[in-house]
Amino acid sequence: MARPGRRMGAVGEKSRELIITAATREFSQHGYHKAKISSIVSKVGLTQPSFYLYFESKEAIFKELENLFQSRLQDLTKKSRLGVGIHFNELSTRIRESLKNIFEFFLENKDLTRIGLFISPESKQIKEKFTIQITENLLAEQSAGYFRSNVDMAFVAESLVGVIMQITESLLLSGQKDPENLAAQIVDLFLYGLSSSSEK
Amino acid sequence: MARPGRRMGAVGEKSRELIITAATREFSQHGYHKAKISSIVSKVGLTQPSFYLYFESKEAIFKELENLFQSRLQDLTKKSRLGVGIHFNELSTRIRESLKNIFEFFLENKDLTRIGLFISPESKQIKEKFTIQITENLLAEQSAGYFRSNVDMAFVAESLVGVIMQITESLLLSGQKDPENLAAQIVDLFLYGLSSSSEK
DNA sequence: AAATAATATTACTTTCGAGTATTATTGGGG
DNA sequence: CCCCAATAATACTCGAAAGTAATATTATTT
Repeated sequence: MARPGRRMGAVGEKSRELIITAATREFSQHGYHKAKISSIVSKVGLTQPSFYLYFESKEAIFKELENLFQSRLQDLTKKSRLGVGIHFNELSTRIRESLKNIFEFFLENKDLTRIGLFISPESKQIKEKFTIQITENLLAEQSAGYFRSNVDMAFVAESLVGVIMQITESLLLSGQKDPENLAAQIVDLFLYGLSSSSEK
Repeated sequence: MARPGRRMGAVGEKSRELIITAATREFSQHGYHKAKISSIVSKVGLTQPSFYLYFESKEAIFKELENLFQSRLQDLTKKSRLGVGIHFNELSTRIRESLKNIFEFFLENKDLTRIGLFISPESKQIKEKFTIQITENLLAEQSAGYFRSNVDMAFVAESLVGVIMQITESLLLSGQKDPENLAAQIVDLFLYGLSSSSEK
């Protein structure tokens, strides 16, 4: 087996970084199976066996990318827990900003996002954790009286995650709409619904 | 190349059907690439080359399953266009029923649904068509005054599709909730939102 | 500048599964 | 009951891509 554990000089660090970047692109464009190690490293000007100087296997580098995405997303979600004692009319602004941050992160890391959300077989688990975080946040806000009490917040969180995924795939990553705009529309829909009696 | 175009007796029809069923299972469980022709066909008690009596290639049978899913879904969506002159208080019931039908279809065809919605590389296009249908339905209902006018129905349709996908994956196919229940919760959320001023 | 560690290459093995050629068996219509 | 098409099996080919062995080159350290 390859031994990518040993110590590395400046040149190696650089190569490893370049491979990571190229691999992110490759996996994002072609999916796991059609992505070729040979094609990844050749983008960096290396030959195929050099790959195994830095990574155990194709699977190993893919997992590394999954983990990178997941940990960054988790940090972001944790930061967006609203503090106590927010004014009622601040609420929608705050939620909007949290959503905007998430969309901005996705947009700035398109390829990594595609991997984490759509390509990885772990995407289901990634979304589950994301959903749990959101549920917790929503429950806190519900018991603070910001939301009506006869709604199942676990269900709302699932829905919100579904909307985020779909909007990300179809409107954000394709460049049709910007984070600000999307965040505002989601908040409006989730807070007030479609009923014509909510007309402002 | 194989010649699966020639005519077929009763035995062949049966074998072809069995292979379709087994393939649906296999693709649903393992995804396209890890699915093996040998494994599909052995579930039916045949050997690998017999497969090519009935299908051109691995890709061909997969496409056949994609198309099957898509056409069934399309039929279902078309049927759920609401007729004119529905009473306001019937509205939520009718939407709920349409959603319930869709969820029931998904539940009765779990494996095919997994393929069409989550495994196929065409899933994006499948969802796009689905979204367009829904947008049309929603626009008709909006201009009939059922929904408030200052909401972008294309966006709502995208959101609804996102919710349907996510809920299907996490709550429906896993058997945690039933179609009726899910449909009701979605309608409630989309019509009235979370705002505590909509408390009933 | 010699020694040694790191980085890379060329040339290979291996595995695995799709698809084919050829031959055998079955079963239903005359 | 016999023939021919339909159905199936055995035994292959072929290609693609992952991963390895052995060796050469470059960078670094003392």
